[in-house]
Amino acid sequence: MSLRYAILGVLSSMPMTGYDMVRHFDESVGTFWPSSPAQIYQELRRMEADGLIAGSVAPRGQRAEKRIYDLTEGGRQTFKLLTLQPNAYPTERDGFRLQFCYFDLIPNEVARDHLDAHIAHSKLQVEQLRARIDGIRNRRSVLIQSRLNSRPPEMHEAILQFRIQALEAHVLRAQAEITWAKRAIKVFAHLESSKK
Amino acid sequence: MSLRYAILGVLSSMPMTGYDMVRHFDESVGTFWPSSPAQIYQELRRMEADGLIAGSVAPRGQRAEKRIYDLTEGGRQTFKLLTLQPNAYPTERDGFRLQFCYFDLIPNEVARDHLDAHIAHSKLQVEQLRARIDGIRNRRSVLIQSRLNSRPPEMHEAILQFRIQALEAHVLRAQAEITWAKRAIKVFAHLESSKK
DNA sequence: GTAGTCATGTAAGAGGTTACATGATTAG
DNA sequence: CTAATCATGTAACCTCTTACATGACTAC
Repeated sequence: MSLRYAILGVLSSMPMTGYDMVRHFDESVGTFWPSSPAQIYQELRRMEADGLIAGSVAPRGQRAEKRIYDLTEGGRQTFKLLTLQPNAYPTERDGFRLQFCYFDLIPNEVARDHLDAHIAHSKLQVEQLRARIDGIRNRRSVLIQSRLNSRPPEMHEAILQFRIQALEAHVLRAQAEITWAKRAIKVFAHLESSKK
Repeated sequence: MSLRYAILGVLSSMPMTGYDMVRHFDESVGTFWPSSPAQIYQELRRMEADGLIAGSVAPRGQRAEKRIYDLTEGGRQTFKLLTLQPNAYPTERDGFRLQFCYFDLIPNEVARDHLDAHIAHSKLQVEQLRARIDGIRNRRSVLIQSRLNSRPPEMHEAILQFRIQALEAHVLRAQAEITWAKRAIKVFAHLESSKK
């Protein structure tokens, strides 16, 4: 149900076509709710059928057309309601940690490689997140600009801060992963040496 | 594909029926890969069809029967191979953070409530994780005992440590969440006061 | 004319959730 | 005999992933 929420979020910044949505998705809500063109187009159709959004057909060149979607009043209300509603935490899966439980079955060097890869993965995440935080601070992205333009200037800093803090949360998480992985490596180096 | 891995992991400790699997699931691999009876029974059937596990029919009382599943040689190999393989990080979704991005649309008190709930949620997680770590240290759980019994004593500490460190990872994550949420509350209290 | 972009989809399948269904066995 | 436990499923539905399909428009 939350792809729907993500799409409502994007359209609450500005109206756009499905194609635009696809293009802007990754660099906006996609950080927290990744999706694909196939799913986005489908969901847009369903949301229109449900009256949350309305598409107006606009000409494109001579013969072709495009559908520009915008929130309906009901869509806007639904979006606000969903934001007021407390979050329902879904069950989370962690394939890496599941695998980690059985690292006693594999050679120590391989286990070490896996942990190194985990650290590399987390460092990459931090980098990417920092780049996006920078993008928000400097108001690159048409979506953010459009959102700010529709709200009074005294709210701008708060709006930006919500985005930034959301990304900072993931930075903190990634850093916790790095801290943990390094500690795990030490723990097992110690076990290994005391065994011999 | 990783429910399959989780089931291989459980059966690598000891053979058991689907019913036993369901009972032990939550308190073992379920922490990292939650599942349901419906899914577990289905997957067991599929895995047997694929030759990863073999079920032997055992009598139960007078008329009834039960299937006791055990790893086949192929299943054991597959399990080890999957453990050797580097982890493929799937795309992650974070509904709470997605919602958080739009907290500028709701009253400050509601946003504050949401963050408080997030802290409460994380604190509960830490408690539950600590209880499970304690359970492993004290070797409650037939599964752990059985696993240890099948391996040489000098490996016992390492086996336990892999489980404990996996859980510790989630403890660190939950603590990072608490730290973040408290910081976010402060940031927005400050924004609120500077606005007036 | 042709390559890249704009624009919109369909179809198959994997995995997960929820709810319901069934019957034997054991302990009191 | 009755309730709890043991034991095993089926069915509908939703979401997500992957791969493929189609055609118009624009800049060169």
